[in-house]
Order: sequence, then structure tokens, then C-alpha cells
Amino acid sequence: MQYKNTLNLPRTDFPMRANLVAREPERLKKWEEADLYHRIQQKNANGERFMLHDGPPFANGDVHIGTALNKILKDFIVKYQGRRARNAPYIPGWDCHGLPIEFKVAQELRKQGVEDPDAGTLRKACEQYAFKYIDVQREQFKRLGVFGEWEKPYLTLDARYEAEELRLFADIVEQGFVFRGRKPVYWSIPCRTALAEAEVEYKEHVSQSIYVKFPIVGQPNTSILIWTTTPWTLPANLAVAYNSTFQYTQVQVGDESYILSNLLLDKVAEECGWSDHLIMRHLDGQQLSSLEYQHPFCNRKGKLFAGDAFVDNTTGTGFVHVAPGHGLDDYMLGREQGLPIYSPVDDNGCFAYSNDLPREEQLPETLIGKSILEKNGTSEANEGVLQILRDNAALVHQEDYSHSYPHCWRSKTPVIFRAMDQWFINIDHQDFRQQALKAIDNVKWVPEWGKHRMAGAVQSRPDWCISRQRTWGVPIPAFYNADGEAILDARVIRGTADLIEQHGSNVWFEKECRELWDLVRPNNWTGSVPVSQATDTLDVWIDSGSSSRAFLMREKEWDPSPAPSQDQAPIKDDASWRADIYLEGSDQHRGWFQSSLMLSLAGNGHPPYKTVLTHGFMVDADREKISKSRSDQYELPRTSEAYVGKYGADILRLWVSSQDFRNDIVVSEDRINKVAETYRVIRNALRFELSNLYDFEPADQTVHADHLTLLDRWILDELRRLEDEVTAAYERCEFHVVYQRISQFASVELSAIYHDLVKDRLYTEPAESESRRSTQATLHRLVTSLCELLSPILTFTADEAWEFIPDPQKESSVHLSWWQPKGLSLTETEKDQCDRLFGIREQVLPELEAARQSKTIGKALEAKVVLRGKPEVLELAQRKQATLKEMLNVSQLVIEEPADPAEEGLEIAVAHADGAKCERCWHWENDVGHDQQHPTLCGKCVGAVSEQLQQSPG
RNA sequence: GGGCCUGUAGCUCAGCUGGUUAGAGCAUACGCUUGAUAAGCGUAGGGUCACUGGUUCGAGUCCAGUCAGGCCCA
Repeated sequence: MQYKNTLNLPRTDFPMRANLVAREPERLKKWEEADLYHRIQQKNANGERFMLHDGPPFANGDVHIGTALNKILKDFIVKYQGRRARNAPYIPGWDCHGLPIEFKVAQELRKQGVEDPDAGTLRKACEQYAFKYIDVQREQFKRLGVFGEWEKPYLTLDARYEAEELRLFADIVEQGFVFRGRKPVYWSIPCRTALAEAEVEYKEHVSQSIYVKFPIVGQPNTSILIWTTTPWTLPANLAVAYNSTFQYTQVQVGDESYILSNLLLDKVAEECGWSDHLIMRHLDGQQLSSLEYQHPFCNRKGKLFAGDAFVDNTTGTGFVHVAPGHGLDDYMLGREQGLPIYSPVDDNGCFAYSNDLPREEQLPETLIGKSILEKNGTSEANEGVLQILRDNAALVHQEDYSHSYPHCWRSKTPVIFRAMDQWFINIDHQDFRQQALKAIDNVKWVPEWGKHRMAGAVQSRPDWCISRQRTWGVPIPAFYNADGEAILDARVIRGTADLIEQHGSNVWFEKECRELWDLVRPNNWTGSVPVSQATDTLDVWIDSGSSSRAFLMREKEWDPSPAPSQDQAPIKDDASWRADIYLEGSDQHRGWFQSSLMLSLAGNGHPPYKTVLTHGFMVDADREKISKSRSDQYELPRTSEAYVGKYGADILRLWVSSQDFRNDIVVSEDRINKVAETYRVIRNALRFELSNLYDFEPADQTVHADHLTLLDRWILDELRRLEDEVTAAYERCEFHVVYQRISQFASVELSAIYHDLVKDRLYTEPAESESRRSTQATLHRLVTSLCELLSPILTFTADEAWEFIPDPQKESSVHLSWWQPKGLSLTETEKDQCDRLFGIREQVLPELEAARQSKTIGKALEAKVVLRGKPEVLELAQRKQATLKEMLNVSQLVIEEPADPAEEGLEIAVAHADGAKCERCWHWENDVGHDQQHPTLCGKCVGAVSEQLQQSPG
């Protein structure tokens, strides 16, 4: 007879192999058909509100693995909150405007032969492009198992969004934050256009490197020696920068005396061919700051300032000529020191007078009209300046200098830096910077250093340049009058917002000025009449940074989830619209976190968030940043799709959970493979539990907690601890703690101990026996709880396992289930008993191993363990002998008094078990063969088999 | 160059306010099992806590510096 068939061996259709890549899409479809996200929202509609506000990714390209990480982390939080019955919607967003799209689209249009598209054409194409990638990314995000309002995301190109953004902007304008100023931008002369960083290509270029004498006022024949590689910027020179940490030296060369950096002296002397220069004295920053110099060919004087940030010791003379209209460092220094942003260059790239200085202090007339654009390697402007320097005997040295220099991506010519009129937000308006710092203090930052970093960023940030000479963005609703003066008025902006809400922002670019003005002009307008509208767009950081107004404050319009029922009291807090949490990479301290804070604080009076959580960046296996230039060395492209396609979303999600995201995140195949091992351990533990519940009906077969066996109660006490710790970790968003705790619980408490020990009773006891039902009731609680605890992370697997749990009462998906603790607490007595019994086990296990090593036994069931000790030592072992025998997993346990009564402690002996091996339960028993009908069975199994035969005869 | 942060076994993490021979899990090696079997169990090895110096009776834990790496700024 096949006694194996009389055992209650595990059965389940829950597969051991996950095959996630193939199976996950099926489950996604199922969720979609069931409208699962909305069902969760319905169920939690009356729960406590928890709003995680999505930082909108840029609608461009495939989802990068780093973006996937961000979305998965957000999903952990939202899913956890939902499982705790909180009303936690997730409305994803997309950042749709901006240069990368415009740049890409312009290239594509050029390929189609459209050289200079008008604004309307370009914007239409950009919009299409953005929508295309919203679709692409939406599918990729959904594939990750992220739940959300995918079909109704918030988009920064949405007319409603743009309108609200402008209304927020109007409020800020009204308060006087916005002013017009000048700032240098990249300028392409042939294209007659400003360029953004992304439109600039760095190429090798040969420039003229020159040392120029700047005579010191009041010290005849004494000059500071400056260095530049752009002679044409000299007419715009207004200052000289030194480094206050360097030492400077005055040297005598013939009749002339020069001041320069001590460390660069030898190099300069060699280049200039000084053979017998004499060091006269050393100067420090203090002394330099009191000097004044005469411009070498313009009728004005300048001062020296410390510019430690950009004056270095590797090239030049240690003095950098400063032209605030022609360089970013120069501009910053100029702003600090209150210098004019002087840029005597017109749109054609030719020298021209400007309004920023009195005419008599400006450049010599002979230079006017000379072009900076290079032809065959030389430019009129450079040559003109060099000639004047030579004429004035101010040129000390000149040579060719090859270096990397920015070029226009279209015309391939070197770009120039040129100051242009821009709109700015004055960060210090009405003490705003201090207000912002105070607000930062009242936000919770996780990790805490985020606060310092944010404060540091706000402290040092310059005024915010918010205008861009671009087309694909929200227009700045400014006009110009006949005198070229700009008109920026809050009422006009609000009028424009209304217009845009109706027609979209293309209307601004498509309508003639007069028509537009008629539509947006305030009724009581008394100002000048515009002749043209501005074509600048707002910095895209204004777009996403306005989401507090455009999304959070009008969130009900974006979130179609059911509203809470009437009986809930409305929230009185006047800042109830604030998001509970923002979660983005640490780069956003200077990006979205900051733009959102500044705009919301200025426009809404509050920060937009209560808590800001940051995650680190992805790095390679060798902890270096992921770089495109090394992409061919990587196993997989760094896209979400590549990883999902190879491992499945749940492995990717588990990998995200496995690392402390506040630090850098290491991404490598090796790492993910290790996580996949953990996944298998967890999956197998679930499978074992499910496979032993095939004949369990929780409704009428469950065993009350009080009647469970000690071992069952013990594991449920462990489960309670797990539930507490995991829940606390979820609350703190420490998902790596969840991962560690659950994976260790699965491999130690469950697999190595509990599952291993209860197999015997599950398989060999009669199906209906109390101890088996007790264990099944316990397994049922375990697997239910594990599915719930895992569901935010293993979104697919937890739901898959959930379906196999026998329970007619349960929700149709684990994601609809509110967490109920399934653990329990042992009494003090029980706890003490368990501690001591496991203590004995700890001592016996090594002895069993020794017996195995010496081939006395193979598996533990072949062993007989003899414990000897004083009665008081063995009292518990005696009382709980059956439990202890089970815990040791041996066939025979003998408890004896010691041969020598003086002997202290516990003596352990292991021998081969007596009797014969029972064919059915594999225990070694002395009563095997006592039954005639079942000569190979032990007495217990004879009983079990007979019972079974009676119940199902035949 | 500046600001912020990180650096504990091959990997992922613990290690609270400084206190006995630095802990888990995974991975590895070697056994056992073959009734969770492309599974399960056991045992073992593996760390000068990045480095150097300091404070202290005592430091992975505090301080200073160095090195490596990350984000941001310049």
C-alpha cells in the first residue's frame, strides 16, 4: 500500500516559479478591468486625508531607472496609506514645457525641411511631442504596478494649469516681487537668438590669450596685469577680480612695474620673456581692495574685488578682468558690487553704444560697428581692440590659446555672452528671504539635513531670472509701448489668464498685439498703449513650481475620486490644501522643492508641503554616477523597461525597497539578482503556507487563539512583533527596514523554524486533528498578514497569493484590504516557557549536528536525544516533553535524572533512535510492526490510517 | 573651489545618548535531506568598523584632518 497517499501532503496551484515578466501584465489587465484604483479610493473616501503630491517628470524619452525608483517609492507610501484606511489619492503629473522638447522638435522639423517655424507651428509640434511621451511614460509607470489617476493626470500644458500659474504670477507681480533687469545669456550671432545651455556645444577653439596692463591710479608706471582670452570684452570691463587667498607680488621689469599672483609669476615671466625681473614687494587682498585702476583705453576707472570663486591659480595672472555684461561670474560680481550690467553689443554682434554708461565713458568711436563674429579665425572686434592696446602700449603678451569653448548648435560658430533685459523675482523683496528661511524651519525634512541644505540654497540664491527667450512655454503676459518700455501689470496678467483658460496659451502667440490687448486690457487702464506683446516665456521652474496653486488648491477638480460624505466636518485650517508629502531626489533642493516653496510662500502665504522626503541618486556597482558615456559598458540600458522586461516589476520594487534610499542607490545586475533570491525565499514561504491550507475552511475550522498549541502561539507572537515593527517602518518610510524584517522573518522564524517543525504534524496527523487545525489556523493568519504587509512592495505577488487564501469573507484584492493585526501576545508564563524550551533546543542542535557529522544519524528523525539533569532543571522539559520533542524534530526524547546527583546543568546525549522506521511518518518507533494489517507502521500511524479508511471506505 | 551628504563582513542592513571577545539575513564552502524538491535544514569561514591623528580609564559611536564617492553651486 502506498502510505504516502494517506498523508496530508501540501497541494497548491500557487506556482513556485513566479514568471513575473509574463504574468504581471495579466494582473494589470485584471486590475484595470476591476477599476481597482477607484475602488480603493471609494472605500477610503471617508478616511483621513493623505496627499502625496507628485513632482512632475519631464515628458521626454523613456522612463529612466531613476525615475522608476522615484515613482515606486511614492507608490509604497500611497499604497501603505491606503491599506491603513486613509484617503490617499495619487494624481500623477507631467512637466510638459521647456527647452529639451523645443530643441528636439526644432531638429525634427528641420529634418522635414522646416527651417524657421513660426511660434504656432513649433508650439503645436511641441505639444504633440509632449503628449506622445506622456503616453509612453504612462504605460511604463503603470507597468511598474504604480496605482494612480493615470487617465486624468495634471499637465503643465493644460489650459487650466497655465491659467492658474499666471494667476499666481499675477499675485506675485502685484506684491512687487518682479522687476526688469539685465543678465548675460548665450547669444548666437548668425541666428540672432539667445541660446540655452542645452543648445550649446563645447568644441576646441583657438582664442587670443593676452596679458594687458591696467595702470594703477596714483602709482606711475605701475600696473596690475590681467589675463583674458576674449579681447573684445575689454571695452565692457568695469572691474578686476583677484583671489583673496592668493599672495600677490609686485615685480620690476625695466621701467615698468607689474602686480600679479605669486604662484603664476614664473610662468608669466617665461611667457613674456622677462629675464631680470625684481620682486619688489608682496601684497594681500586687503591691499589690493584699496587700489583703483585706469581702463587701458576707455575714459573711466575701475576697482578690484575679491572673486575667489572663479579666480584660479592654474592659468593667467591671478587677475581676471570683469565685464558684468559678458560673463556669468562677472555678472554676479557686478550685481554684488552694484556695477552696471554694461554690454555695448547689438543684436548683430557688433559694438554699439549702450544706455548703461554715459557716452563719454564708453568705448572709443573707432570700435563702433565692428563685428565680433569670427571670419577665418579672426574678428574685427578682437583685432580692433588688440590694435588699440598696442597703440597704447598696454599689450604685454599675446599668443594663440586653444581651449574648449561654447558654440551654437545650429550655426556652429562660437557664441558670445551678452547681457539682455530679463524679468526677475526679487528674493529680498519685503524681507522675503528671511520669511522663506523661517518657513523652511516649520517643514519636516527627511532626512533632517535636508533642512540645512534647503536653507543654504535659499540663503545663497541670487535673484530668480524667470524669463526665457523661448517659444515652448507659458508666455509672460508683458507688452511693450512705443518707447520700448515693458508693461507688466497684475490685472493684465489675470485677463490673460482668463483668455488662456478658454483658448490655451497659443492664443498669445497667434493674435496680433492690438487684438490681444483689447481682450486683456483692464477697464480703467490709464497707462501707455502697447505696440507689441512680449515673446518671452516663463522659466519652466515657474510651471512646476506653481502646482501648489494650479493643482493642490484646486485638487478636487483634478481628482475625480468620490468626495467624503457630508457628515465629515470641513477642515478649518486655512492651509488645509497643503500636501502631506513631497518626495523627490536630493537635486530638487535647488529645483522643485525650492521653486514650489518660493512661489507658494509668496503667492499663497504658506509652504506647499508639510513634509519633504528626499532620495539619493543611482550609482553604478562601483558607486560612481551612471554616465551616458559609459552606457555601452552596462549590462542593461538604464531604463525602467529594460529592468522590468528582464526581472519583472516586483523584483524591481523589492530591489527599491531593499536599500536605504536616503543614500545613493546602487544599481547593478548582481544586486538585483541577490534581491531576486530573497524574493524566492518570500515566495516559497507564502507557497508553503498556502499549500497546507487546501482543506482548511476558516469559517468553521478555525481554532480560537486561546486554544492554539504553544508553538503556534509562539510564531504568532513573533508575527505580532513583525507587524508592529513593519508598520512603524512604513510610517517612517523606512522601506529597507520592512525588507530586512520580512525577509529575515521568512527565512529564519518561518522557514528554518516554524515551517520546518510543523511539517510533521501537518502531514502525518489525521486531517481533522486539533493540532493540525491549530497549525492551519496559524498558517492562515500568517499568510494573510504577510500578504498585507508585503502588498505595498510586492504589489503583484501579494495579490496573487491573496487569491489563494481560503476565505470567503476576504476582499477581492489585497489592495482593498485594511490591515488587521493577525499576531497575538504570549502570556508572561508562555513567554518564559518558550524562551527556556528554545534555549534547550539551542543546546541540543549542535549535538545533533555532531551526530550527523559522525554518521550516527542522517536526519534528525533518526535520533534519540537523552537529557539528563536535576529535576528542577528538567521540570519544564518533562512537562512539555511532546512540544520539546517536536521542536527538536527527533523521534525519541528521554528525560532522566543524572547518574551523578552532584552534576549541575544539563547533559545531552544523542544516539540512533530505537525501534524501526515507520514507513508513513518516518519516525523511529518501538511499536512498528505491532499491527498485523499495517506491519510497517507505528501505532500512531495505524490509528491515523484506520480513521481515514473508516471515513472514506473504498 | 564652496555648500550638503555618504563610507561597518563579497552584498543589503543593525549597532540608541561612547562601555564587556562588532551583530543579522543573503551569498560562499562543507555536510544532511529528497513528503515545500529548479525547494528545505544544519555547520563553518569571513570585518585593523575608509585612512590618520586627537579627546577619554575606554571610540564603529565624540573632535580635527586626509582619501574615495554622490547631489547642488561656482
